[in-house]
Amino acid sequence: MAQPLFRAPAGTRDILPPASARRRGLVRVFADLADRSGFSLLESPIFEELGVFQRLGANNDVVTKELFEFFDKGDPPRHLALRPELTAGVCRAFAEHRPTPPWKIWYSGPQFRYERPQAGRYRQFEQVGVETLGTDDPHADVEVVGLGVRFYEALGMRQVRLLINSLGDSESRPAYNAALAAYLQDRRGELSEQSLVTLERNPLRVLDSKREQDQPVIAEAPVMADFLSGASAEHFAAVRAGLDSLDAVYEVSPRLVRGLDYYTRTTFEFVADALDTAQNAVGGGGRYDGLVEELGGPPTPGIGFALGVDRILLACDAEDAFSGTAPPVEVFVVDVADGRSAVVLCDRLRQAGLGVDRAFDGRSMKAQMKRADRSGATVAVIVGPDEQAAGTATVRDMRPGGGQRQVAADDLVAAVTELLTGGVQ
RNA sequence: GUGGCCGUAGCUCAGUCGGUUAGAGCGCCGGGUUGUGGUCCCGGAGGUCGGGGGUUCGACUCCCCUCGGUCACCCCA
Repeated sequence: MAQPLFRAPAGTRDILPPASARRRGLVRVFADLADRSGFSLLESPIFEELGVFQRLGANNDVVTKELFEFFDKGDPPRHLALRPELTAGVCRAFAEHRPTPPWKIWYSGPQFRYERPQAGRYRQFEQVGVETLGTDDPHADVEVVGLGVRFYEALGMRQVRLLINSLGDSESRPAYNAALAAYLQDRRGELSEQSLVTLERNPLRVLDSKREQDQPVIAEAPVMADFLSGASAEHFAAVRAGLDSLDAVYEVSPRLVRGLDYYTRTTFEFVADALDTAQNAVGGGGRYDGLVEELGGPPTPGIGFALGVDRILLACDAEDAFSGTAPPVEVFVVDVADGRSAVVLCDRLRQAGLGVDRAFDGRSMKAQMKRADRSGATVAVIVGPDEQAAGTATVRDMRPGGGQRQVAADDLVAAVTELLTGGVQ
């Protein structure tokens, strides 16, 4: 074979079967959980006006360096961008439609960041998430964080750690920022070159450095907890108490900071210990009490999280969880007469609600039976010249030791159903 | 964006010091069983060795560039 003419662009990939089915299954688990918790699906555009994302923070790589931006054919052209995350779009939608709070929504879908690809880091990646807008009740925080905890549990993951912290409110945040910046300036001689650059732009982010050199400085840095206002401290305490009452295991991580600038008060992260790479954060979120207002809406508190589907699946592989779903094909129709029976029988069985597949190209019985086996079907329906002449079909139990018998075409659905529900014949 | 490593059939990999027609397992197709899968046996298709350039009598092998992947930083899910 020659070289393929095209391949998927860097950082993107085709999700082929059976991985695609497993992925869809994961999203379904999340959707069920969110639906049952009173969250409703929001489908927002995959691209937005650039300004929507610029509100995420001017000194943030996601917005400044990693955006896929483009102009449309309007006159004048609109400056648009593929969404690098989903919270901004949700807040834009809230500001635009003014739904009655609290507005609880969930979502799933692709997002785009122009980064150097790596395992668990793609230019097109998928997240599932929830947002609760219009309340700052700490119990809303508990509900959101708890939903995340239960989701990982539902997947059968055991090696996910929950880290939480409070970043304070508009009152306490500036004081902490100033203290942290002063401290870091004081010890700038010990910081790595890159951290010095980060220090100028966003002192908080220095705490996220992974370089060995920075660790001693980070370890002794002032912590937000000491700067929380009374209200913020109380809020944080209520969140922790709520998580305790759910028996949700968490670690207070006083130096946990989040990538996006809009976070206030409650912040949290889910870390997969089964992943021994740098990309081991499988989910994260927090409160963003100012974002809706930033986007021109009324002052509206909000909290939510986003969980990375790609990384979760990687982590599931690593700890052998959520292996996937059963094959949907229950019946395989084999036609070694002229093939016309298979057309009709497949339709009839499918209309009866069964999962049915078949072979094409008039292949040999052996070949078709092999296909039937590979399909995972429990039952094979066989039509040859004999059956066709007699108006019957042979129903074969494909399980080890299973037998077969001929039934009238009209009794086929009943016979197949009986086999599928009745166990080995 | 910076640096390291990797790139051989659809997949996972072997390929000696640069030396003739590049191999295996799995998968796929066909046959053994002219109506029966999962086991077994036989056979077959499938690769210009990621792409381009260079060194050399000769390159899968060495060098450069490039594309892709991967690891660390960065960023973050």
